[in-house]
Amino acid sequence: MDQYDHKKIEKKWQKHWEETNAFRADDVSSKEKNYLLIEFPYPSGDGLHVGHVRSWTALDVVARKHRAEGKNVLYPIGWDAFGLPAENFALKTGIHPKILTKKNTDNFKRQIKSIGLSFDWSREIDTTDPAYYKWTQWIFLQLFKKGLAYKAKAVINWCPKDKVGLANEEVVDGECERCGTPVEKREKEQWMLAITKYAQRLYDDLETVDYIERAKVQQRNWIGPSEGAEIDFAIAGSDKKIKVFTTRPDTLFGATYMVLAPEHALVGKVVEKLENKDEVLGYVAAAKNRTEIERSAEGKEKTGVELRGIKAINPANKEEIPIFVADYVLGGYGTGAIMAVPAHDDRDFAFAQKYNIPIKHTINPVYIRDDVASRTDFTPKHKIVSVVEDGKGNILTIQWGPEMGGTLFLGGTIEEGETPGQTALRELAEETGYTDAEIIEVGDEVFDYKYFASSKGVAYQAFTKFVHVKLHSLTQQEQKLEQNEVGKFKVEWVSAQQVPTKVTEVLHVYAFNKFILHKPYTGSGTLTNSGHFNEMNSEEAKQKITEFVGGKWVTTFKLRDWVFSRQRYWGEPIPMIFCEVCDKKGAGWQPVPENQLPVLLPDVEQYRPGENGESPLAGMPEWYNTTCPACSGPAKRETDVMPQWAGSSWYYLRYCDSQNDQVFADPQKLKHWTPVDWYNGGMEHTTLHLLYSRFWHKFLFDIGVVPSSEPYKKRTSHGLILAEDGSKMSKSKGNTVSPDELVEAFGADSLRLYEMFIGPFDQPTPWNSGSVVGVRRFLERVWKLAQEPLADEPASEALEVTLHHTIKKVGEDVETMKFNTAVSQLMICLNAMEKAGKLHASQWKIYLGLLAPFAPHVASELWEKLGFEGSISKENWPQYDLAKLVAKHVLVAVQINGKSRSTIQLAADASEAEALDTARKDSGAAKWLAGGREARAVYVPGKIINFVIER
RNA sequence: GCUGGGAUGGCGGAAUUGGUAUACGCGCUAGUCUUAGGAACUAGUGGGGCAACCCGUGGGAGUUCAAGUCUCCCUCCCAGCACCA
Repeated sequence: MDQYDHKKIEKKWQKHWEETNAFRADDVSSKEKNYLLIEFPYPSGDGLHVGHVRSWTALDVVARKHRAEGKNVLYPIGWDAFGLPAENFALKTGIHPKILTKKNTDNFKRQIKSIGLSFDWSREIDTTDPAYYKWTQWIFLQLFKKGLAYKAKAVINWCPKDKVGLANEEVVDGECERCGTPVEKREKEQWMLAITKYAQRLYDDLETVDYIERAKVQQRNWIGPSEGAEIDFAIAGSDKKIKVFTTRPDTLFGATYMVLAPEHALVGKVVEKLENKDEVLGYVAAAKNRTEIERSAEGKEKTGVELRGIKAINPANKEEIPIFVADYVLGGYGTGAIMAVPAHDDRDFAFAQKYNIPIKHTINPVYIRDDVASRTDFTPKHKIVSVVEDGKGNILTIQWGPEMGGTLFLGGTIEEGETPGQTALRELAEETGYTDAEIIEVGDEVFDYKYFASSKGVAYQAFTKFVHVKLHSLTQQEQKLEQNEVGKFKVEWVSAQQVPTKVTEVLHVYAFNKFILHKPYTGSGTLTNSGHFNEMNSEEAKQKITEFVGGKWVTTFKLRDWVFSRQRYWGEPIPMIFCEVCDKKGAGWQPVPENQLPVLLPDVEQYRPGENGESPLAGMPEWYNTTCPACSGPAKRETDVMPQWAGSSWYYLRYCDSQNDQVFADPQKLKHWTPVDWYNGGMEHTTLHLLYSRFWHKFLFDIGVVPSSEPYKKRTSHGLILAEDGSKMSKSKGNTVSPDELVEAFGADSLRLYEMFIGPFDQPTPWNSGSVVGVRRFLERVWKLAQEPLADEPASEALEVTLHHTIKKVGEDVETMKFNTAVSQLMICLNAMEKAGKLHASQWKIYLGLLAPFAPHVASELWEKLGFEGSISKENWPQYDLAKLVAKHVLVAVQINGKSRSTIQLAADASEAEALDTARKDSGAAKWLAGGREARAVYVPGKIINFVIER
C-alpha cells in the first residue's frame, strides 16, 4: 500500500498547476465572472504569517469551489512594497530598499506556492515598479486637477523618531502607530487630499454594500456625521463675527460664554487689542506644544483664558458674553468655536464652575411614564423632591413598599401659599421629626412629570421643584403622619455611594444627579428663560431658533482631510513642480505633464530625512532642479513622497489589466471584472485603506474612468490568530508559528485544513499546535480508505443520505465562511464512509470534489489514482440530489414532561397516530408513562414526541 | 461614558433558528500492536451517585408541552470610538 507522502504529491501538483497555468483568469469569457480579492501583502522580512494563510486559504477555498462550479475566477496577488521597514533597513545598512524588497518578495512567493494557493501569477503587481506607480502618480494628478489635492500649512502629527508626518489614522492613543513615540504637533506645508468632500457619500453608500457589520459601524463612527446649526456671534463694537457649530440651538438663550480653539484664526486677529495679550499668547503656545499624551494625562481638567477686552453678543437675547480660548475645543472639528451652555452641557458646566461664569437654565425636563403615554386627561399638581444631607456624607431616604416606588428621597405636595423650600422643611418635620435644617438651594427648573397614581386612579402632571436641604443636627420632634402613612415607611440614612443602587425613580435620580453629583441636565425638554420660545419643545425650538438668528442647518463630520505628504524616501514621488515665477501669478504648483510620467524615484546616497524633516530627495539638487511646465523657467520638483496608502488605494483595478502601458487599465477589462465581488482583509484596515480606496474609487468613477461607484461589493474579515496562550503573536515575543515548518512536517493540505478548522473564521482564535495532528490524521484516513478496493454496487441508503447532506452543508458553509463546520462535516462523512465498507466510485467522486478546495493536493492525487476523468479543479463540484437528502427512516426522541427518555425509529412519513402509538409501546418510554394520565402529546415529525403526564 | 460583539466540557468549538445540549477535533483514560516511542489502532470520556436517578449552556426571574436559542433584570469579558460641541 502507498504511504501518504505529502512532500512528493504536493510538489507534483504545484508543478502541474504552474505548468498548465491552471488558475489563469480569462479577460474574455462566457462564464460568470467572479473577482475574489485578498489584501496584497507588504513583503516583510519575517515572511508569511499564519494570519496570511488563514485569510488567503479562506478565499482560496472559495476560488477553487467557484472554479469547480464553472465560474471564471480572478484571484490575484501582488506586493504593497513601499513603506518604512524597507527604508529603515536601508538607513541601517545602506542597502537599497529595492534589493531587500526583491529578496523578501521571492521568499513570499516561494512560501505562497508551497501552500498551494491558486493565485493568478500572470497578473502579479508591485507598487514600487515604475510601470505601476506611473499610474498612482497619474491618479494624483487627476485629483489635483479637480481641486481635491492641495497644499496647505497644516498642524500635523509629527513623529520625532521616524521624522515623518502622520495622518490622524496613524496616531494611536497619541503615539506613532509604528514606533510608539509620543506624537508632537508641527506646522508644515503638506499635500492634502480632500476626502471630506466625499464624506457624505462615503457614509451614505455604506448602505449599498455588503460589508461585515463591524466594518460599517467603524467607518460610520470614523466619518462621524453630526447634524446641527451654524450660528454667527457678533463681536461687540466690531464687524467681526464668530461662527459656531452646535447640535443644541434650542439652548441658545442659555449660552453665557463662547470658546475658541487655540488654533482659531480669530485669536491672532484680535490679540493686539486684548488687555491680557501675553497671557493669551502664552496659553495658545502652550496648547500647541502639548502632545496628545500630555493632554490626556492631564485628565479632563479644563483650562482656558478669557480674551479680556472683547465680548461677543448672544444673537438670541443680545446679551454680551465673555469669550475664552480653551483647548477643550478642537480646532479641527466644526468651526473650531463653540457657544457654551453650562446649564445643559457637561463640559461647559465644568468649565463655567471653574471660572465662575453664570449658569443659565433654559430647558425644563419632561418625562411621561409609560402607563400614561396615550392619555391627555392630566390633573396638574405642584410637588417637590428634596435631597436631605446630614453633612457627613449621608443622605436621607424613605423606604416605601415597592408599590410606592421603593426607596425615595423626601417628597411632597406644595400647599397653598408655600414656597418649595417651606414645603421641604414642613415635610421633613412631619415625616421624620427633624427640625434643625437649612435650605441650601432650590433649583430653577420645573420638571414636568406625568404619571398615573393607581391608589387614587388619577393621571397627574406633576410640576416638580427640587430642593437641597442640609440637616444641622438630629434634633427631633414627634412625627405628624397622615393616617394612611403610619407604618408604611422607614427612614434610613444612606451613604452617597450607595444611593444609585437603591434609588431608581426618575425624579429622584434627577435630584441626586443635580445636587450630589453636580451634573447638568443635557436632555431635551421644554424651553424656559428663552423669550417668546418659552414652552416650546426642544425639537421644534432647534429649527425655530436657528431660523430666528439667521443660522444654517448643516452636517459636520469628524473625518478630516488626508495628509498625503511624507518626508521620506521610499515612496512614490509626488508629481508636482514649484515655480516661483508662476507663483506670483497664483499658480506656483504645476503638475508634471502626463506624458512625462512616471517621475522616477532616484537612487540616493543618504536615506536619512533632514533634521527639519525634509525628504532625503531634498538633498539632491540634480534631481529636484527642473524646468517649469508652464513657463519653462527654472523650477523645483516636490521632494515629498506619497504615503504607503497611495499604491494600495487602487491596486485591485490594476489586476484587471496589469501590463497595460497606455492606461491604468483597459475600460473593457474594468467593465468585465469590477467591482470586486468579495474582498477579505483585516479589521485594522477598516478606517485607513478601506476608506481611502473607497474615496479614490468614487473619484475615479466621477471622472468616468471606472464603471462603478463602489470598489468592493462584499467585505469580510478574518479573526486574528493568537499565540497558544491567547496573547498576540509577535516576532518580539518569539511566539510566532512558521508556516514553513508546518508545511515541512505535516504538509500544505494539513496546514490549510487546520487553519480552516481552527474556529469561526471571523473570530480570533488561539493557535493549538496539538490540533494540527488531528487534521493530519484525518487526511491519512482519507488516503488509507482510498486504497481499498471499490464496490461494484452503489452503496447503502444511509451513506447516500450522508454524502448528499455533506454536499449541501459544505457548499453552504463555504459561501457563508463557516469553514470550521464544513471541515467538521467532511470528517463526519469520512467516519460514515469508513463504517460503510466498500465504496462506489461515484461516492469517491463526490467526496474528493468536496475535499479538493480545502486539501487540493491530496484530492488531486487520489482523483488521479482512482482513474477519474478530467481535472478535479475544473467543473467538478458535486450536485446534491434533493430526493436523496430525505432519509426513509428517522430517529425520533421521546420526551416525558420535557425530559428525553428514549428514542424510536420511525418511517419518515409516519402519521401522528402511528408515531404516538409506537412511542407508547416503546420499552424505554413505557416505564415513564405507567401510573400517570396522559394530558397531552406533542409530535414534531422527524424530531420529537413529548408526552405530558399528570400524576 | 457611547457603540458593536460575546459568555456552552479540561481546551478550540457544534446545535437544522424553540425540538435528544456538548457534533467535529484536541486532550485525557484503558487496552492492542510494538524492544521502545507516537504524528499507529480499538474502546471510553459533561458533573454527581454503588445504583435507580439527579444536576447541568455566566447569575436571577418569566413565556412555553418544550429554552443554549424568545422576554425582562443583573454580572463579567472582548473590540472600536472617546473633550466631536
